[in-house]
Amino acid sequence: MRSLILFKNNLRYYDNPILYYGSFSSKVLTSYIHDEVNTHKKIGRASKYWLYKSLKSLNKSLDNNLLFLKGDTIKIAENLIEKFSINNVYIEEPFLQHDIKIYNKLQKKLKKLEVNLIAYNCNLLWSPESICKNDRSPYKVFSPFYKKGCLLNEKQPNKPLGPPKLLNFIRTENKPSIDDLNLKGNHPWHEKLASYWHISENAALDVLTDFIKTKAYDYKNGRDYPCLNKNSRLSPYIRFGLISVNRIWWELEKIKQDKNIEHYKSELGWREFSYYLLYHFPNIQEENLQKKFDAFKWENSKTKFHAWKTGNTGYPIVDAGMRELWETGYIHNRIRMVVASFLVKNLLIDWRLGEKWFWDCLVDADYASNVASWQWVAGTGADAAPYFRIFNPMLQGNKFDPKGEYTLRFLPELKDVPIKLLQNPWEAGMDLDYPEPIINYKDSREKSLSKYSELKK
DNA sequence: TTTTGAGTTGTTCGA
DNA sequence: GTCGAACAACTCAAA
Repeated sequence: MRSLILFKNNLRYYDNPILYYGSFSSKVLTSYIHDEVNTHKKIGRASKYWLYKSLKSLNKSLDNNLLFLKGDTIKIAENLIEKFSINNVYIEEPFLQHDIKIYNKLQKKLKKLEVNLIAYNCNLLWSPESICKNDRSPYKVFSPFYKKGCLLNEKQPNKPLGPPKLLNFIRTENKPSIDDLNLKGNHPWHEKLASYWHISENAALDVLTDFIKTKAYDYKNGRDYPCLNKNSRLSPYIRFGLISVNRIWWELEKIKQDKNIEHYKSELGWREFSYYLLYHFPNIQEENLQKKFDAFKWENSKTKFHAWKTGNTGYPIVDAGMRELWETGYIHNRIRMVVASFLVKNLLIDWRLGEKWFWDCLVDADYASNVASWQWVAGTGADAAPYFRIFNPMLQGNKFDPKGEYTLRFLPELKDVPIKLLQNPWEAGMDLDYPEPIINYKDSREKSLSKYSELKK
């Protein structure tokens, strides 16, 4: 048997079902196809860098036998099948609409060629189609989805698999270089990212080990404070499958359970919920899940949006977050909520614009989590935050960054502002190299509340 | 079919 | 300074 193994979002050697089961074939061809034809959403700039490094890491694990190709997955697969007399194609089971479309097309094609298409779930702890309410319809609220649909599911997440069997690679001539994929770009940003992240499968495991050893038992409370560094920071590794969620899940099952561990697991549950929602309601990629929000008139001010993107709103905790994003490709979880709430509720800018900016800048930009979380903040999604929940940037900054360490790390120009006024520096009466607030918080809050409450009519 | 209780992360106001 | 209520009603999930 000669098998083609197609990597996509799970760029790892260990616990990778398509590689593991594919390795039982007598000959294998391993390939990554960078497909910008069959997608509605090209990968963002920060993710591109992460992808590049991940592919390098995977290629190394595969003794330099990963074939890098660019173009239409269907056509390329067809060519490879013919050229290398392939009998089986191993592919990651698709859960997103555009991946399902590719899968269906490929399946049709392969049937004609009498080639087997074999798919394994590499991405999720629980398959979205397997979870439903008693009346067979999909959940729309997180808690029952997670408690009943996941934790009480008779099927537990798969146990992690070991490494593949000894791989007998099909030799290829004139193997294209990874640089032909054009992922690296020449953006100076990429060099910055390199200084913040170690990107490889080994690094992912180190991050998990360190999390369990030094952070996990302080997670529930510590996760809210950007300076305490109690978050796992595993998200970009999970996004590109440098580590499997199954591996994480079962490593956590091995240790003593408490509220912290349970809380972390529920965060993995939120990722599942996001994929679940996109699976059952594919339109929410672009459209409000709650239709009544289609009537909402976003203001979408270009200048305010620009100020938000560049971290120049005049609200320190918001600007620190946006500058952290631009500097490191990441934002701490709590600060993400603060900046997102500020964009949507205070600046009255469409969540889709925020989603796009995050998509471009986050190294962990995830097809499902990004959209679902933006809809949650905006109040347009499933089980969404109520419309009157508007984060107050001064309050949030003072509460969760009481010493200002996080704020000052990204806004050193505020270092002389008294700590009590750090989150409202305009009251310090100092001549600062820092913008005045672009809006009045109190006014914008009231405006937002009245605008949102109009929707009820 | 009807009923009941609950729903990630907040803020403000007034006692 | 602390605390509870109001913010708004609706939809969801399950009994």
